[in-house]
Amino acid sequence: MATTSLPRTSNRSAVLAALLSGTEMDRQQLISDTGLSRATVFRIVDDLMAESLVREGARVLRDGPGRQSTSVAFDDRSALVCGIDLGGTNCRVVVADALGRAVIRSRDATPRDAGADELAAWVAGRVADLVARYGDGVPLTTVTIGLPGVVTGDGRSVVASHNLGQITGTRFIEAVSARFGVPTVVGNDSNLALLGELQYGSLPERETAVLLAMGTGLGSAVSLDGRVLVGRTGLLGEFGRLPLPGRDQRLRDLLSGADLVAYARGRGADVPTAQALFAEPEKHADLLAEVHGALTHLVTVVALAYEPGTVVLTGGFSESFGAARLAEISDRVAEAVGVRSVVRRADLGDSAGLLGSMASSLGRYYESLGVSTAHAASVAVDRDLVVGRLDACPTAPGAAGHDATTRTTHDDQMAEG
Amino acid sequence: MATTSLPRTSNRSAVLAALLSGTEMDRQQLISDTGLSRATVFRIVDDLMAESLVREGARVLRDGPGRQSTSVAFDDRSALVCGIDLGGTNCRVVVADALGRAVIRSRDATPRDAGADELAAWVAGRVADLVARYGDGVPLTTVTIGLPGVVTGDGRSVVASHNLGQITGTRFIEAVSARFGVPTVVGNDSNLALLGELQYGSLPERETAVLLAMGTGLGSAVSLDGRVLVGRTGLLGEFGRLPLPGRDQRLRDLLSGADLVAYARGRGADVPTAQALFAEPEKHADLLAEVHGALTHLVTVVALAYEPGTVVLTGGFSESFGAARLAEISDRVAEAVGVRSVVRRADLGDSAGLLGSMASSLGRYYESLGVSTAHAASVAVDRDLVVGRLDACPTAPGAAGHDATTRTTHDDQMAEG
DNA sequence: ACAATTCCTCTCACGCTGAGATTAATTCGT
DNA sequence: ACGAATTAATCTCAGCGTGAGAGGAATTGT
Repeated sequence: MATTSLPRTSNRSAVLAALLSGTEMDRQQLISDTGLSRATVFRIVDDLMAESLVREGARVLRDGPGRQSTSVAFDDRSALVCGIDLGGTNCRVVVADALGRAVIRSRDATPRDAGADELAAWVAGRVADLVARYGDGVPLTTVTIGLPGVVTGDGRSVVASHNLGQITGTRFIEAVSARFGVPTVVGNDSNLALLGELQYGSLPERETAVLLAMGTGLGSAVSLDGRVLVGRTGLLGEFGRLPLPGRDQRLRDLLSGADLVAYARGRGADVPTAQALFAEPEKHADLLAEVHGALTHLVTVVALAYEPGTVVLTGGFSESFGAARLAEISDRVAEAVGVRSVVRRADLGDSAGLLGSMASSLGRYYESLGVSTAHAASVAVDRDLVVGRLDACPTAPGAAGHDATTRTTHDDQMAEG
Repeated sequence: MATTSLPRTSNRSAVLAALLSGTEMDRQQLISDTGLSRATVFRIVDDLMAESLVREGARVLRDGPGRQSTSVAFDDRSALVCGIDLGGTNCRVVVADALGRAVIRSRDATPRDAGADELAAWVAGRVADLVARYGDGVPLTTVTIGLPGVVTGDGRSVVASHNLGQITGTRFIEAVSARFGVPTVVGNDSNLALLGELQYGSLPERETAVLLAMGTGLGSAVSLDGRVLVGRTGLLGEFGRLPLPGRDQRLRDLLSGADLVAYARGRGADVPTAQALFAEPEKHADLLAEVHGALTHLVTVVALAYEPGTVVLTGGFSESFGAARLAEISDRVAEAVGVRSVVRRADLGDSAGLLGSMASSLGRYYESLGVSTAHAASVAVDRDLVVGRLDACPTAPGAAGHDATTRTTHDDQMAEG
């Protein structure tokens, strides 16, 4: 019901969105950015300062005569948000300030043998510890967890997980939400990786894009017009399950690390890892042709299904495809079905999922402040700054209580998707 | 810019949306429906009456004591809208009042030999004639044309058409828009058919749905959350182009009327039409198994791509699949990939495209009145009434000037998609 | 005819916005 | 050092739209 206060909240949202870029601004600049009147902007900024969401910035010197304006800035100490990438091998955590600038991050071996409750307690405890030690008293407001499994559209249940069985069902999600005590959302890791690429990678935010997560499994994520699609049961985009007509195989039998090794053995090529196949291209020419054909077919399917501007590949298995090979696939798809999509590797590498989880948390925090989705979409984030801060921010020492001995970076990459 | 007048337009939109159901209403009912105050509702209704968008209705008798309320109703004579289904064989037109109730419809043989300009002039002239003769002086406001071809996302160009070559490019669209002189939009006929099914069929409006248009060609349309997807170049969902891995065929070679006949001949089955294959299932068992396999694969692809609640089939070719067969396909897909979608024939038959075009025109007319999309989605339309009126409304005599001799209903069905 | 009931019209206060006037701070010129 | 010029911040006020209530108008029952 459109009450009188509707413009107020909308204007507040516009001012907040302008400030969320993180840059210290003039009130004058807010006036011209939002198109609102002086009086309105001053009132809203006063309100925001009273809520201590906005603080006075250092004075910006202007060379002409006249009174100097006192600049204002969004208070990055108003809240902390948390993004988690819970993989089958490693669990990565980032805690960031209200502007998405990483404060602390960690990387621990996932306690894969733990049950649902135990795992939930471990994750929540780890984050609580990080916040307590490095959060400087700023409260944690929102948490997002990327999971290697099929998450239903309502985010209440995990349908299947190929390498972390204890998270299936509702128990883990309920337990971890209860432990955190702040709004906690779980999502599919591929979907969150795509969100990360959209927010902090070089993907145009409004362009249709598809992410193919090629690790031990094969997952994918789709964004249309800036929104990441989520099906009812979360199976949307699970093209790994697609049977190939005329043969007794699914797409993932050829395009996921785990299954390809098994298939290669069946064909007489006894290799330890999928990468080993690509290391000797002449020796395994037939097999590799099949793999390339399967990837071409997968790209063809997503090209027709979504007509994406870009298809990005992540995950350890995707490293086996060079840029030239991907360009060739793009050409073949364009020739076959008329849809031209750029096919390339993702920008953010294995940090995409972590950054996507953080972006999701950040988005929900902004929403809780009253930023409308329309305004949120127009927030100009400094991508390089955020990504750089993630790389540069301190890494917390390993978790106590659980042995985090075997940390193989390589395995973790393969566990994506 | 959120100005002060924002609530005004929003409230006006809410009142209009409540009235657009077409039922005569009390002002009191408007108050409770919209949640607005008495004064506001009265003012808005006064405004709408001054614009003659709303008229006084017949008095509704209430049995108790007290003053009788004068009911109001949206004025169905405020405007006419037009929906056109321009097929390769037939061209159907419906002119409807502002509530979507058909006033007049026509069905003529499409002048397939006409050039772009000539065809545009013919279509526009036909509609102008209908409006002049049966429109009772009510002005035509919006036109939507469904075309059997790939229409780009901006609606400015036709990329390809398998049975109406002269509409390709921008010339036809520009010519027809200029001739009409009112806002004219063109769209892919499959997309508009899905819109028709969503608005006036039994598809839940917010549920994800896929329409497979199986006629001479093979097209499809997808709606997510009530919105029909349109790709940049309009190739989104053109799964007919999907190559089948391991064989030198595309999906449409097996699933479109025209191509299946050619394929059957190549396999030694010399049949005149695709239907003839299905008439003798034992004789063509192998071929039919291939066709069923292809359809199963197509449903599998769309099931994974969009996770639809329902997959509806339209077009002459779809008649060859019985309900039992479709249920079996649904089962096989659910078993293979875990996505359960209802697979069935469409409700509206070959009128879906026409109704979808009309719905599109109607929607744009409502938008021009200031009904926000949020409110438009909640308009309760009486589906049976609208569909019934289309069937019952008078049909104009055939077009003069062009020979409309051969009107084979069957051919037209095959031309869908 | 009169009360009771219900619908409609009128008036007014509230909240928010935007425009202008006023005050405060700062630079430049003399 | 002091005032003119310039720019930022504050103050005041009218306009707009809404919602709430008071009063008038129409209709039914006794």
